[in-house]
Amino acid sequence: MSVTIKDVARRAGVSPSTVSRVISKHPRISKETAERVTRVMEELGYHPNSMAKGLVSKATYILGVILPRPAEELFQNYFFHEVLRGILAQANRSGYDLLIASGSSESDELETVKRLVRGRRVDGIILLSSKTKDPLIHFLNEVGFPFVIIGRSPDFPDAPTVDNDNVQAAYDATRHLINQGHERIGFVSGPQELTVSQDRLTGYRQAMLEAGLSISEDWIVEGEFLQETGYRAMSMLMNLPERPTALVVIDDIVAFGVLHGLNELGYSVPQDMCLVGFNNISLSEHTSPPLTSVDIGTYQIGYMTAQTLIKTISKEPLHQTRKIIPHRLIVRGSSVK
Amino acid sequence: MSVTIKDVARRAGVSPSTVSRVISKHPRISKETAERVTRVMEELGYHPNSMAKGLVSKATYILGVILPRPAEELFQNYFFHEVLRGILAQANRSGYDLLIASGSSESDELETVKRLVRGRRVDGIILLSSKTKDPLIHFLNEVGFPFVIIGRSPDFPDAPTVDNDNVQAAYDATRHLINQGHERIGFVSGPQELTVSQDRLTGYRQAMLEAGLSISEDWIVEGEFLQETGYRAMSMLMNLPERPTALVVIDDIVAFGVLHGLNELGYSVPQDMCLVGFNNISLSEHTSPPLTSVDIGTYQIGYMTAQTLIKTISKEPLHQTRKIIPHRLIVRGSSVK
DNA sequence: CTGAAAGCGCTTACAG
DNA sequence: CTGAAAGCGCTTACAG
Repeated sequence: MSVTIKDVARRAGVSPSTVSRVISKHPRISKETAERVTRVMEELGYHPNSMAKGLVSKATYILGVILPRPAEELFQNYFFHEVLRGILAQANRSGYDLLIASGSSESDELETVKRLVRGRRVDGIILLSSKTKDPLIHFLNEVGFPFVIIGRSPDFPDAPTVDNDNVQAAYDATRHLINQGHERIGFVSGPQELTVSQDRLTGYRQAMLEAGLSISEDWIVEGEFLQETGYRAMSMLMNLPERPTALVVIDDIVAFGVLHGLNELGYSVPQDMCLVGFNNISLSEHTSPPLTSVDIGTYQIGYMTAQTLIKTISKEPLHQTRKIIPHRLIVRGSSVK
Repeated sequence: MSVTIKDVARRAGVSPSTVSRVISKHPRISKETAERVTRVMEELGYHPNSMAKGLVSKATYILGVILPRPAEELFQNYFFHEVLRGILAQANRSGYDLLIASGSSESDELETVKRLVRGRRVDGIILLSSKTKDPLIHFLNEVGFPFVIIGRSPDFPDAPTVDNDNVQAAYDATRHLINQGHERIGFVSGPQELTVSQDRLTGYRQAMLEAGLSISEDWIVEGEFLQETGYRAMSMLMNLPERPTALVVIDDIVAFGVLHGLNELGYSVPQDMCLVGFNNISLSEHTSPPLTSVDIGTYQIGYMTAQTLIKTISKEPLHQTRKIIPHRLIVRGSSVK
């Protein structure tokens, strides 16, 4: 069997209590004892049993990450992988492990969260996307369990969140196209219930309005965060009598689909259509032409989210419950003629 | 505080033992008692404390996934995300959660694994990539802890693995190009210590040899699983006096870099160069031209890996310790003129 | 500075 | 079919 604290104690000639104190670096322990115990622990390859430790200290040092529900689909979105990297990096740095979970349906997802929370399987929870009327947020808020949302929650404005200023980001993207002389600009959006879709659409509308440009509702297409969405949108958009000359696209992945769709229809970018995407994923500089994209600091979002959650868990005061990660427009060939 | 088994017991008028038996669906429990206890559990929103349960049953129902070490880089490889989806799906289906961990250096990584194993934090471990002389495998093998490797381990041939027949896969890819009439075929490889690189190179060489075609060592380039690798390789390869007319590329991501590099140098695919990649990631059908790729059943690899690990944990006999997931060449525009 | 004892929330032989 | 008791491997007041 495994080495326990008793084995270490016996071998070091001290009590289990003392070994425990050495592990937790209790101040009132003599240097000699500490050293001897430490040596024995290494000799025996001792590691504290995480469950016994967790049972008494009521902490698991595990952060739970809930993948967005239609996980099978959305997990294809490279945003999540980058965000996960950021979360993992910060979690590890602070001595936390990551547990990832998902649900196959909305109720299944809620069940999973309840199990994680009530079963004390994790110390806190990260929600990777935010939408309106989310029962998970409702539950977490009600039971007062530590959690952080990536995005924002219109229904629970006090919940800790890490987000971009998506209204401004889309405004900037649209403004960039207006500056290039475009007047007919469309918007390819994501699922309507997601706040990120709502906010970017708002920013787009604002920029257009402010520039005195009118929007045809035909220019606004809604879909999933998949290439398919962009691909299909093109056969529709390009058939319009008055089609747009530029598009703001909610996600680089979708923009790849747009690029492919245009290509197949015989149009070229940026001559026939200019494009701006979001997320600036690593592939974006390797398309032809390279894709102009709003870098939203995805890794940093993950990093900051983990940091915020860990602070919440340790009951450190948050300077601000709603953190905003800065964005930056990266101009490449797809948007300048 | 949380609801415990005692609270349920009191409210249901039974002993904690009985509640415990109801939870674990012990056969010798009267129907009435079981129903009453179940009702009370629901009323109280009771969920068993995972740590208390784990402490006594010595099982966590958590699978540990170790991300390849230069995680910051390799985690960009979309292979891992797809594989993770497969692992997650099967794990959830069997009542397991997933813990993901990584290390910043080789020794840090080993420390992490030791902590997970000796601290009983997980019930088994999945290694997402396989290389020669891996200290992790050495450790896991030595302590007899359940683990499964994605790939294969030349040093520990008896270790349970899930892999493709990468020799055959690369053979097929090369053969496809030979069938198109190519005689000068190059190979853009990944890190040399990875078995997947070694195997695919072997398959490529075999196909060439068998077809009586000679290989110039200049045609074999080695790099990381990044677009950069493919991108940079092109400026080199295209400057050769006798340059290849087709390339087998270790990973679609790298092939995207190749595509971009060729584009920028003014060459077009498939006219000037034919390409075959591996992994068939979702983007591959949306490049211009769409990329021919060997579909290696990435999701299925993950799925099967989790299944194998869970069997190992439950001490079910494995029919075969080395599972092979079938591959399939998906021919698209990048390899046929 | 260190030890003995109680307890975290479960499970599981052992009785009955 | 059900309960009392011991124990999983730790931590932490309470003494000394």
